[in-house]
Amino acid sequence: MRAQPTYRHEVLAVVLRVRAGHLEVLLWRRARDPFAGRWVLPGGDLGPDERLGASLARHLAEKVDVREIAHLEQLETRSDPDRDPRYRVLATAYLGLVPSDVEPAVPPDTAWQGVERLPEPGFDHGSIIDSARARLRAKLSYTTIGFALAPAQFTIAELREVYVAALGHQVSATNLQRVLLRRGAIEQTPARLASSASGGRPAAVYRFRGRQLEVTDAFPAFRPRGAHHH
Amino acid sequence: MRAQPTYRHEVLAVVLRVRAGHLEVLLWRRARDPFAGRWVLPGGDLGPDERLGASLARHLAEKVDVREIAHLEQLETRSDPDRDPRYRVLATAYLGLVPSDVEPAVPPDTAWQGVERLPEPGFDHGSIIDSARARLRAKLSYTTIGFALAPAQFTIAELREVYVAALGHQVSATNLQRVLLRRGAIEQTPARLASSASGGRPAAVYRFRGRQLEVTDAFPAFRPRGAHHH
DNA sequence: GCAAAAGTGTTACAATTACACCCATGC
DNA sequence: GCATGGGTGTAATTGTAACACTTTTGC
Repeated sequence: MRAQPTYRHEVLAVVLRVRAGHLEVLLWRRARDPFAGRWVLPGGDLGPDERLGASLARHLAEKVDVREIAHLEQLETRSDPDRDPRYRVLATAYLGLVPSDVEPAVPPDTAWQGVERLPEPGFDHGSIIDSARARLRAKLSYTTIGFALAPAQFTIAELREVYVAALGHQVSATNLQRVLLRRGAIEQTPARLASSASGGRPAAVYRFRGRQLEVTDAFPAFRPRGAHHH
Repeated sequence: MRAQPTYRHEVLAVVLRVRAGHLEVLLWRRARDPFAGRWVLPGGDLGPDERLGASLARHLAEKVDVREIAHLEQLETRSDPDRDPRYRVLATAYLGLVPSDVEPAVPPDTAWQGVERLPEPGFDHGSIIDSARARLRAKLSYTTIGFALAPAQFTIAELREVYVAALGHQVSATNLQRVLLRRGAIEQTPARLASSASGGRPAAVYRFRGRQLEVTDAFPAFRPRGAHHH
C-alpha cells in the first residue's frame, strides 16, 4: 500500500459585526507577497492533534478577544489547488459574529472593514465573505442568531438598525418587534431608556432570551398543524 | 520558517434516495479492521491537484453511475483527531441525491440501507448521516430540491410518498400539489396515467420545471412586500 | 351503480405586513 | 402646546391546512 498524500490545511474566520448601521468584517493587511498590501481573512494553519474549531480560536486569539465572539459555525471547505499561488492548502472557513456593544482591541495590522465597497481581498477570501453574508442573511430569518450581533440590551430601534445592516434591506421596527416577541426570541426588561435631548417617548429595553442559536421557524411548508412547536 | 504539518484528507458521500416509501443511504461494508463488517459511507482519499468535488465523483464512480446523482452539495468537514483510530484524517462530507426512478447497479459489497433502524455505522459516519438528513429536510421546505429525489415524471401521489419518506412526517397530497404549483416548482404534463386495476380516476403526470436547485422561499420574515420575487 | 383514486372548491386559520393612531417625554 | 420618537390597535394580505365535494375511471 503506497503512502497517501497529505495536505496543508488552514482555517479562516469571517468575523462580522454591525457598527453604525454598517456590516463590517474583520480583516488583516498582508505584509508580504502574494497579495502584499491586500486585505485577507484572519486565520492560520491547522496544528497537529488540533480540531478545526480549536485551531480557529487559537489563531483568532492573536487578533481579538475570542470571548467576544458570540457565535461561531463552520461554513465550508475550499479545495481549489490554485487558491494559494505558493502551494496547495485546503481552507475551512467559519462564520463568527460579534455583538455591537463590545469593542475588541485589534492589532495595528488588523481592522474592521465595511462589507459594502470592500477593496478586493486577496486569495479567494472575497467569495468566502460572500458565502458568510449569505449564510447570515438566511439564518437571521428563521433562527435567533440576532443575539450574536445585537448588544446585550437594546431598544427596538437599535435592533432594527442591526437587522437592516445585516440583511441589506429595510425592516420595519414594528414588525420586527412583534415577530421576535411572538417567537419568544426577545423579551422586555423592566429598564427604560431616557429619551434623547430632542424629546420623544423613552424606549423600552429588550434582550434576547437565550444566548444559544435556536431555530424558531423550521420547515415552514408541508408541516401539518400538529407538528407545531409554538 | 519551520515546515508546516500536513494531513490526510478524505471525502465522504451521503447518497440518499427514496424507495418504496423509505429513505435509503448508500453504504459500503468494510472488509477489514477497524470496523470490519460495519457499514460505512463511500468515499476515499483526496488526490493531488484534485478538488474535493471531483475527488468525490471519482470515488463514487466505483460504486454507482455518477450521472445518476441529480444533486450534490458540500455538507461539512470533520476534524476530530481520533475519528479514525489508525491515523489522523480530515473528512469533508457531501450530500448526494438520486432520483427514485433510476436503479444504479451497485457492487456486491455496497447496498442501499433504510435510514430508520440503521445498524450503527463505523467511524463517525452515523452522525454525518444525521447531518445530511437534517440538511435535506430543511431544504425540501424552501427550495426545489425535491427534483433530485423525484422521478422525471410523477403523479402527485408518488411525489407525496417521496416527501413523506424524506421529511419523516405526513404530507397532504392536496397541499403539496398546490404549494409546489404556486411556487412554480412543478408543472403538469399533457400525459395521463392509466388508472390501476382497482379503478379510480387516472392521475395527471407532473414534472419539476428545473433540474437546478432554486430557493423558492428565501427570507420568510422581515421582508417588505416589494422585495418579493414570485 | 358503486367503489376507488385524483383533483378542485371552499373555508378556516395563522403569520405577517402596513398603517393609523395613541403614549410619554423635552422644550 | 407641540414636536419627537416609541409603541399598540387593527385592518389587509398572504400563505397554508383542512376537508367536503366533484371528476373519472374499472368492474
